[in-house]
Amino acid sequence: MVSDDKGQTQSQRVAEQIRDMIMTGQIEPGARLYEQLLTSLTGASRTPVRAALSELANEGMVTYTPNRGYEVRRFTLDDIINAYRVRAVLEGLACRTAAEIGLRPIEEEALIEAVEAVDSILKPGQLNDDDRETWQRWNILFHQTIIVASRNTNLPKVLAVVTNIPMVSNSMVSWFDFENVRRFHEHHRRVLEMIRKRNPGRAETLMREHIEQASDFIYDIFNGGPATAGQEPLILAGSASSS
Amino acid sequence: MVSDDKGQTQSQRVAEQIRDMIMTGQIEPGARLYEQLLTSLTGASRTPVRAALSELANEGMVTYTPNRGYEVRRFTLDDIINAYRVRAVLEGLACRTAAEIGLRPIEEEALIEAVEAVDSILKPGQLNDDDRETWQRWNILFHQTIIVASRNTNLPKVLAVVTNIPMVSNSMVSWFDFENVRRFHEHHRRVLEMIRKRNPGRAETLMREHIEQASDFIYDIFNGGPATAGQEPLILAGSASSS
DNA sequence: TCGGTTAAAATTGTATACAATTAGCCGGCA
DNA sequence: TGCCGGCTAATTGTATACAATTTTAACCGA
Repeated sequence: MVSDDKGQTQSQRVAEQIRDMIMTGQIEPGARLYEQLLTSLTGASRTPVRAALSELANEGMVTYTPNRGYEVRRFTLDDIINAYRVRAVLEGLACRTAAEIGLRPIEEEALIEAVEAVDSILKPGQLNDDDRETWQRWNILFHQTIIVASRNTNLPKVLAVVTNIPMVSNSMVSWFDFENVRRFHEHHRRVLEMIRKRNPGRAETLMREHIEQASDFIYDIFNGGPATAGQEPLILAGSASSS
Repeated sequence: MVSDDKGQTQSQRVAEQIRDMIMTGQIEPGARLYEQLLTSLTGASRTPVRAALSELANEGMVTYTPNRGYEVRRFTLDDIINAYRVRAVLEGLACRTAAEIGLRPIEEEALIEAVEAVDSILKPGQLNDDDRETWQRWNILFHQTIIVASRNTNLPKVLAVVTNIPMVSNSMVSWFDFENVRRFHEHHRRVLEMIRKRNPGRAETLMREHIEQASDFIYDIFNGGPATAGQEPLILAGSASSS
């Protein structure tokens, strides 16, 4: 069993494989995850498959019933909106705390760079697909950096639970048109400003509002609201490299 | 392998055993959890032991390093305070949501009963040990009911992560003196009032403050602050029947 | 005595065989 | 026709053997 991957264990590799298959829709929501099937799909034996499933169950992507096994969790729109709500208060907390204790130099530089990089992407006045992907990476980095800056070791683990849901993960959605990217980018700018000015209250409020607006956007899309005008908006990006 | 327990699987039974051993201090923080040792302690074989450890790792009670195994997580005061911060915003969210959508009759009745029951405990003007235990149960029920009332299915799972920490779980601490119980009880009363009046903002603020005050209390205790006056305050209750 | 190399022991990771549980089907019977 | 019982197949739960990795300790040389 030669693992060409990094030096980590096979169970984790299998977990990522299954996570990807679920996130990209190769395995349908509600489908049962027969261990033997996954065995042949992943090449590993049942033991690491079970370990992986256990991990995914704790992350909330699959549900487990004793003596019945695992199946892909079926997400309703409510689940997604509720996950955003949780995300909003948690990342709001991260912002508040970061503003309270202050940024380390490295973190401050990273956040400034993230904002400036998106500045230059937006300058032309429109977005191509490469830009969107680039923006997505900076977006993830921005949020991630603030979470780290809060130095609350519980936050990453807790956020993983509500982030491993389709549409909720930053790395899963790349459907914003130019106007929305610009709007969200302004949020980022102001959030960063408030953190640097050591204003915990407003930093928290702004981040909460930022994420709530993303939630609203998703909601409108699913209800055929105004935001759907134009192209097909929902694209699931590949490879869920966790949070 | 006859399991005199309920109809659930052995892995879960082992998980509870290990959880208890950790919570009650039979296994010290930082200690490595050799699988073979747990095998002899629990009577099960390595497979269910590993499954249980995986679950505990995802709950955050133990840490996992590839090819090195599991060890009991060592909690610092910072970890505990940070967990309370997370709890505060999450239960604040639960209150806000409950106030927005309104309580179901059963939930409203349960909350009212929880408040009135504590009223009668406090009436004599002092607490004995039985009272403390009774209060603890009503306290758990109060918080739990609000979480359920928010109808956010992510919340229970997310809260489990920050609740399976010594000192953070409501079911783990029973160290409040009369004055503190009365103070926290007043919080409960006002929280319930705001939820019933459908005032989301204040319901959220009050619950957040409520939990932050509990956090402050813990902090003072560990720093030999004013709250330590009197008897030994920290008592870990047995049997962690999860949240 | 110190440092590094190497072998052995201990420990975790994986595969597989076997046990227990569940679910579905078929036939018998009223 | 409808229902009940038991049997068979499929699937999950557990135990154990083996492989890979890490840790420990011993040994040798400088």
